[in-house]
Amino acid sequence: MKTETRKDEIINTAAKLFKERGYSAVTMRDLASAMGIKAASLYNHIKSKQEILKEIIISLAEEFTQGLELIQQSNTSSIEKIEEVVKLHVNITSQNTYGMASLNNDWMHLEERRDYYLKLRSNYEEELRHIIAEGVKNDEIIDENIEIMLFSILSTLRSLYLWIPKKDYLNPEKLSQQLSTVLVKGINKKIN
Amino acid sequence: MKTETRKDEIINTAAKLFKERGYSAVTMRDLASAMGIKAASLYNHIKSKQEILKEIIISLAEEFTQGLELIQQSNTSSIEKIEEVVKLHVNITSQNTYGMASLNNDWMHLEERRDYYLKLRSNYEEELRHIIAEGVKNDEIIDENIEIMLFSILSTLRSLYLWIPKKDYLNPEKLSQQLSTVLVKGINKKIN
DNA sequence: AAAAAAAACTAACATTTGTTAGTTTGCTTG
DNA sequence: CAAGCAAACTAACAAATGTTAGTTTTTTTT
Repeated sequence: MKTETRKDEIINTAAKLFKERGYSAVTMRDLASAMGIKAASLYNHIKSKQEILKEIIISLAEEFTQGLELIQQSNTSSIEKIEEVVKLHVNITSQNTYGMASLNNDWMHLEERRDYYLKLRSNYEEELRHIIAEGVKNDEIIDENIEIMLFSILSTLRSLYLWIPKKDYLNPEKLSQQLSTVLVKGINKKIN
Repeated sequence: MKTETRKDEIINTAAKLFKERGYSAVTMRDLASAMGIKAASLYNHIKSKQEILKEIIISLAEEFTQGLELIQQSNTSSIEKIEEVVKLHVNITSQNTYGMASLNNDWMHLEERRDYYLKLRSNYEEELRHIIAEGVKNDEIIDENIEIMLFSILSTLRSLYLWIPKKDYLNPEKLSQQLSTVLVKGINKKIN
């Protein structure tokens, strides 16, 4: 665990501001002021405003990709894989709620890396779609519209960054478990 | 159904651009150019950039508030109320996908009306929370963490603006119905 | 203590931004 | 045809923006 560089501090502070106001609304002077320095001083550590955004988003996107690959390799049922995906999102989001806001809302302001990000994202969706489709085939998952199931799960997981900060009394374990229950079993009380 | 004024055209075009890039990244010159006119000409129709955002967001927020009020007055079960809420979101979002992006992502750039918006939103959440809590009390809804159920449903509904444009082959009726199924019953195949 | 490296500073730049003032154009209506 | 109005235009503004150049201060290493 090596100590945080000045560049990391800048990136973390930026992520916080980007979450509150969005990338475009945060100026380099805002960021500098939040760091207690002048705008020009930021450039001793970073190349451009653009680079900050890239660092925030791409590292997170790659973390998700890598996490999902591991889950895919495991030899488990579809439902269990989905539960692992829930854990993956809860864990990454818990550790970086600020960055997740940029990932969700500011990716369009990536320049050179925009296409790379979009590719990672569509691959991710495709893999998750495949997990669900397998579950349907194996009779683990209901034979409803796959796109809707995918959409519902992903929307919930992608919004975690908004809710986790509000209720940090729930630890990631418990949150993952309860979230899986709701996503997988729904909310209705089955009357047998 | 009276015909769209020039101001409405500007607001609709703005909403489209705001969805793509976010409020702060869209300049009055961008907007003018999308309308085929010069930036200064916009000011014959609108008071400020700010006013455009306000019109987009507040009208939608009030539509949701009003819609939920009607649902609350109806004398139906909690699950049925939730199904009606799903319909409400699907219908409003289908009619204004662009505006929904601003509602979700650009509300923080509202100035005078920011607090009013936040109040509408928290009231909305509170009413929905109450519907769920009633359902739990009546044994319609499982006795799980209410915040998590609320969060899961709302996240999905609030993300609809991202998905509806991608699959407009589903009409609002069908989409609402299938979405309700997934949200209420979950995705797992119950083995009785 | 000297040297090297890291991190801050001041000053300035070229653009871009939202907006205003004043004017012109083209349609509609009396 | 004249008057009135809606909607466009040109020109300009002050402020804000990302970034660079060059310099000074502070911290770390030798």
